[in-house]
Amino acid sequence: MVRQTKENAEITRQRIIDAARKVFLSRGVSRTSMEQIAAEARVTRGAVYWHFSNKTELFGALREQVILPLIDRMDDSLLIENNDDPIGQIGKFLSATIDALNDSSDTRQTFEIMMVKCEYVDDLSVVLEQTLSNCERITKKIEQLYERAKTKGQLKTIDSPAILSMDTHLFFSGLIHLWVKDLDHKHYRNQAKDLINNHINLRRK
Amino acid sequence: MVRQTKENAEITRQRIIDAARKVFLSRGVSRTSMEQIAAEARVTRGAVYWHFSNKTELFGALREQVILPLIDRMDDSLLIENNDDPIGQIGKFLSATIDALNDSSDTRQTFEIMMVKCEYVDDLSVVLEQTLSNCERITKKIEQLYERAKTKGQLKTIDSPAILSMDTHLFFSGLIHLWVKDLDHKHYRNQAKDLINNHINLRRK
DNA sequence: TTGTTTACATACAAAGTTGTATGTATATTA
DNA sequence: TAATATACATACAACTTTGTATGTAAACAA
Repeated sequence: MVRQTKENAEITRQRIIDAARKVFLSRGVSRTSMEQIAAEARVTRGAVYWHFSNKTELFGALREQVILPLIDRMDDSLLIENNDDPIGQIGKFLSATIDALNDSSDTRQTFEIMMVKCEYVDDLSVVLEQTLSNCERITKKIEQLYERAKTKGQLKTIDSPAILSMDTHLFFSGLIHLWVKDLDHKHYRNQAKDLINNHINLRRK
Repeated sequence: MVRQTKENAEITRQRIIDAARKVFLSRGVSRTSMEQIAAEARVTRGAVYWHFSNKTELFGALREQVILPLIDRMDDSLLIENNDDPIGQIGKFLSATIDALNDSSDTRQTFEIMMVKCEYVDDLSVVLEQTLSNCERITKKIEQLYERAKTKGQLKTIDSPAILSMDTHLFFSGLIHLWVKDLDHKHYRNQAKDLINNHINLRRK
């Protein structure tokens, strides 16, 4: 059989993405060849090149499958107009992201690839910029929530919402990094929620 | 001239390391060939292979030149038995690391390579483990400092020193990451000290 | 039912990369 | 001062990887 149904073609495409994720994770993005991905997906390089024009495009598809839903989820949990407890809302947003990592191994693996199995140079450097600008968006939304908390007199500290949101972003960034790298669940994966609560409660009056 | 003096040989070795740092930074570790490094250092691959058996060893030398002094410096600043102000000592340690990044472009570039231009697979995965275990050491020392601060009644919160030190480590880890990636100095590089002070003061009674 | 497009597989050419083997002139040593 | 080890440069063989070009049988459209 040479030509597949549209449905089967889509399945093949997804098999290639899954194979790429697996091989990227074990061998790193740069050291992975299209041949290795094809072999893992039990197709030939012909199939891979038909669906994706090169490795960068394949990496992009792999990433978007995980990142786009996650961004939507983040936006949702940050946009809720829960005027009662803006600080708690920040905490819920952080927890929701950890939940997303806990719930989906694809998400975990993709994060691990993006953080320690990938070099952000040439065509991939734009991916890093996207990630950073997305972080900026989140930081600004968190700043608004801290602003609301301040006007409601819920903050313990006198720090500006800008500084507080940067601090929370630093905490969050560090947490995601350490969480992903904590493969044996010894240090951060099992304490993530406690650490989030601690971080939040330090700011609550 | 074919054979150089010992002194000149050492200069050549350093030139190769410097060249590798430059090329790693612009093209990523995996995509960099020995030939490219040699060209940048204005020697041939023969010289590179004479000084380093392969790219991993070269990367290791490049890393150690920056990391080992930094670890020493960290240990020094954390080991001072300054019983008066353990919390301030933590802050000073964090600031000292930022200073090290500000003071040395080699350090900055090496950090950038290790964080976004490098894939931790195969022989390099041990480097990531070393980094993580070093982080663990630092976290434990910070925990001891928080312990001392607690017994001296200097802490504002009721959180355990263990949680506090993990939180500080998360903050620190996030700060280093964002600092290094903040190439245009727009967000974190110029506010690092403020963020550190804020982090510390949140904990001080 | 026939033509056309699709979804791949196969084949090929070109270039890059690695490690090593060998050459060689000069430091260094004894 | 002769022998040897050093600090490279040059040359070579083997392998990998890439993109594309071509082949092909089946799905789909008309």
